[in-house]
Amino acid sequence: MHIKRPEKTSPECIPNLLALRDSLELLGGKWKLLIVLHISCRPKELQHFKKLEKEITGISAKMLAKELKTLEENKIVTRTIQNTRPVTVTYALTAYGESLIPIARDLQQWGLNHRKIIKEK
Amino acid sequence: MHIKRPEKTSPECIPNLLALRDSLELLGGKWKLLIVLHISCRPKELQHFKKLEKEITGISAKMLAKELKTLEENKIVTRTIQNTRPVTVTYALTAYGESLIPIARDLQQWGLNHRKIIKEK
DNA sequence: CTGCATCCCCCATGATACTG
DNA sequence: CAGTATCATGGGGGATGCAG
Repeated sequence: MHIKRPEKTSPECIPNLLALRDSLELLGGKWKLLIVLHISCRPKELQHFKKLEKEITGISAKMLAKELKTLEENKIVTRTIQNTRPVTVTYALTAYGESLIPIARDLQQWGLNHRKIIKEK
Repeated sequence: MHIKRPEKTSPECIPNLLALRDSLELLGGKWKLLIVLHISCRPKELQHFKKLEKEITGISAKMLAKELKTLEENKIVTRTIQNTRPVTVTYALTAYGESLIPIARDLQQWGLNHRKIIKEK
């Protein structure tokens, strides 16, 4: 794949890296993009907390709650309390949150390819 | 062909999320994508260790060395020892490493936009 | 069931000193 | 200058209990 690279040092190049820092600060952990893609996988189903916890192998309930809270504060998911007994909570991607799907899929694809690259060593 | 499976079993969506885990495990930290974009910013210049350390605000030499080592092991950067006195070391993106640039740029762009979104709160 | 508080442990990271 | 080894430490994250 040929990537076009800038001919000269762009003045805005370095400063704008701050934006990448912002992204990485929010999304750079192990879980958030994984959660986003998990929710997006089954758009038609209600994404119960418990179901997410079971499906995302290795995450603890505490972590999941914390990550979902952060995602909610950043307008990426919505949190809905269902009127069941006992209470359940469902999560969904916002329209804005869906803007992360292409990025997550690119990373997913990259990871798929990377596994091959590394195995060829 | 597509085989219909009973009940809630998803298509290949969930299993493939393992690839996203791989990517996040390697790239999910605070620094690696930032380093990649830093190096890509000035393709014509030699990327000395010391220069990277100064430009990437907040990173310690120890961290930078560790991250660069991991990137090298994953074929994303090359490490070149220069015959100077005292010895200096330069880093460059591999052709493969350049495949991360579009992803990093997307994240950067997303971060730029996200700052606006959140401020509108 | 969901999510928070508390306790606690361990690892990632910083600081420092040292080698090549 | 680049990188490693050692030591100290703060906070991330697990386990548990409890409240709503």
